[in-house]
Amino acid sequence: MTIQDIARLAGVSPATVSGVLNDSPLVNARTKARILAIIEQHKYKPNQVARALALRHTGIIGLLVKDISNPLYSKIALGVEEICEQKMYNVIIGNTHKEWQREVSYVNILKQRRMDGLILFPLQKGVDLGHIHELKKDRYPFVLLAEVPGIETDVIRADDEQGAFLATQHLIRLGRRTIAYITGPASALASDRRRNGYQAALTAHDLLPKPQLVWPGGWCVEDGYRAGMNFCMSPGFCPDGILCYNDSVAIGFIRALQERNLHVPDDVAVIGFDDAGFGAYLETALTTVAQPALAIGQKAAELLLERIGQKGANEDVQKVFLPTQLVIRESCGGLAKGSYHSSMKANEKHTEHSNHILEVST
Amino acid sequence: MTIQDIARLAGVSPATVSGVLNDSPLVNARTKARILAIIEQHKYKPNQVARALALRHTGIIGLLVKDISNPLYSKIALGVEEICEQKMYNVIIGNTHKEWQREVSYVNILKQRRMDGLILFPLQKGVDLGHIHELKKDRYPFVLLAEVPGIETDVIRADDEQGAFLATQHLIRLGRRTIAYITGPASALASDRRRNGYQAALTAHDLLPKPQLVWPGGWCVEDGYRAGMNFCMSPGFCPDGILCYNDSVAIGFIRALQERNLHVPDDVAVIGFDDAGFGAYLETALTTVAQPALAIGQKAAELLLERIGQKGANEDVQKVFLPTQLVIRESCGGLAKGSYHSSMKANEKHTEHSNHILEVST
DNA sequence: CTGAAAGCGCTAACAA
DNA sequence: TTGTTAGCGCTTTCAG
Repeated sequence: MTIQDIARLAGVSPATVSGVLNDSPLVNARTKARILAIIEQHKYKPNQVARALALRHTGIIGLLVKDISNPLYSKIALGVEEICEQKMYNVIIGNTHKEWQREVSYVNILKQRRMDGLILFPLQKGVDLGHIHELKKDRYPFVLLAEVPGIETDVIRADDEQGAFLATQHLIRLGRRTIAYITGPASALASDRRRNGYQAALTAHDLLPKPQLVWPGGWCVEDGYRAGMNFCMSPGFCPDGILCYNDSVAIGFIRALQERNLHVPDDVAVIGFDDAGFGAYLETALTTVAQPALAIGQKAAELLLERIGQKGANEDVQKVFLPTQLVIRESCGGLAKGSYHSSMKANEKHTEHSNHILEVST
Repeated sequence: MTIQDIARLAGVSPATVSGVLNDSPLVNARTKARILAIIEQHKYKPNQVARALALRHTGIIGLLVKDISNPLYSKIALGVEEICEQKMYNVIIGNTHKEWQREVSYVNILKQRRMDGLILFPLQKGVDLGHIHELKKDRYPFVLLAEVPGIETDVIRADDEQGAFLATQHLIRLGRRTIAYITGPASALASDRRRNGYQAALTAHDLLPKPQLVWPGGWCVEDGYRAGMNFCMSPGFCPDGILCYNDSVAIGFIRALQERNLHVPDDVAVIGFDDAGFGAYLETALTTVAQPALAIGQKAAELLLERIGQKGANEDVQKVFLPTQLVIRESCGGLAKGSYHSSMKANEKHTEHSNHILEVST
């Protein structure tokens, strides 16, 4: 069933049918109604592939993340989808698995498929950025979810410095004085920014940032556990507050502390970053800095759609750093422990959608 | 840059270029090499939209789930993507948010976009299944991730009964005698199957299934918490083992038990279902039944691609119920507590990719 | 082995 | 207001 068939059935030309499909004001109301009836009756649905070819745009955007099973990214994806749905766009998601090769090949595939634009979380350090440069050169609409060195483009991300500042300040206000920062992986620019925020907060409160208090961590629970075991072992350090690169590291770190008979938060307060996961449901619920994941996705999609609209005309690069939010739970003290109900309430208030991660099967 | 341009540049016809693009054996090796060089030099990439129109297939499949930020679904998506990548297919993911309206509209959109096939996790109870019927009638290739009443089609899912049987048996072998089942939401067919498995295990071990021991739960942590509070309150029940519909419910339930000063696993053993989340990292790591999420995605994609290949010819419906696996951690006893390292090891062994959920930001 | 021609299903000038 | 015509960029018989 094609537009031709409908035209024949209605005794008009395909162009007229096309007119009603795209509700052009030119077509007579009566014929329009008649054609609509026939379309309805035959359940005719236009072929979007043909349409895309004629129109030279597909109405699909590509979203490239490292791993959609990471709750942070899936929430971003939700935000992207939400905006795109309103604007009648569809989203195609690709997982790069942190592999450069996949990232490049995905970008190429999506270009060949004539996606109208791309949102991507790129590899940042120590890789060839040719594909990003090329997007820029071709004026292909795209927005990044993380900066890439040496390329000026649209970027939407959380304000890591502000978040780490908030977290560190929280620890200081709680009376902690020896505060450590457990870093992320070396490749993460975000970890550097969080360290900066951490140090800025220390300085702002007349505490001296000591390099020994910055300890290498990583991105997963195991990394945090390892860091926790090593850190505690080194003699001479007795931190009473720990800011971790992210929640996973914090959880691993806490576990290590427990194994060493250190109590959280009494002996040492621990704070995470992201709040994309399940920190709220640990026995000692994790205090953390919530990334506005949904908003990042929405904003990125909005900006991209805008860029698509202006067809590479506009030159002004937009960099948006969305504010994070402190989510106070139990791992730093300052909240009655065991008050599960109020803790859950507090959590709900701060982190919209934060429970989605817990909706497992049905 | 189109195929025409390349043809002109090479002094051949578009048909010949098309030949080398699809490496037809008909075209001469020398001309092929020459054309290839020109293609390379100009970085020409064929327009897949045009190709799709001519070929009448897009090389894209649609995946519809309730919520991609649910780790179970994102792992399934990973499996789907993995297979599709091998076969040069792309995947477009849609979130239905458990809303019938969205499910229907997504199905229509994806059909109009001429997706070559669909994988969907449909709403199962109390909704109009017209769109599924229509897919079936149109011989549109699709596979479901959950049965839908009254329609015989391909289904790939976990073997819920077997899983619940395994779990219940585990509790029994650990010496538990009063075992309760906390159900999922009323709309979940899977919950009924898990109850069946639970009852079968009881019967198989000469324990009498008592209706009072089947207690309404739900799908999220809050539901489990609520169930835990209510259940404990009812006089006359002293279960020493609890099988929960899923991990989230189990976590909420455990929390409730703790608030009522019941110890897990000493007083009561608790076991979850899915293992898609973070149960491994709780203070009392959660024993659970792992769904083979990745395998479900892979199998579904393989079957779908096969169906696409046979163009609606084959009639035999395939129903595949993949076996689940018991993941023994701490919440039922039977594993030394505090042995974090070995617990993590054990977990790795059982649940491939299970840590992905913990990779938050970089 | 290569090229000419028709067509995939839709849109967009331009005529009528 | 509607129809005619000419593409969009690729594939595919069918001649040569």
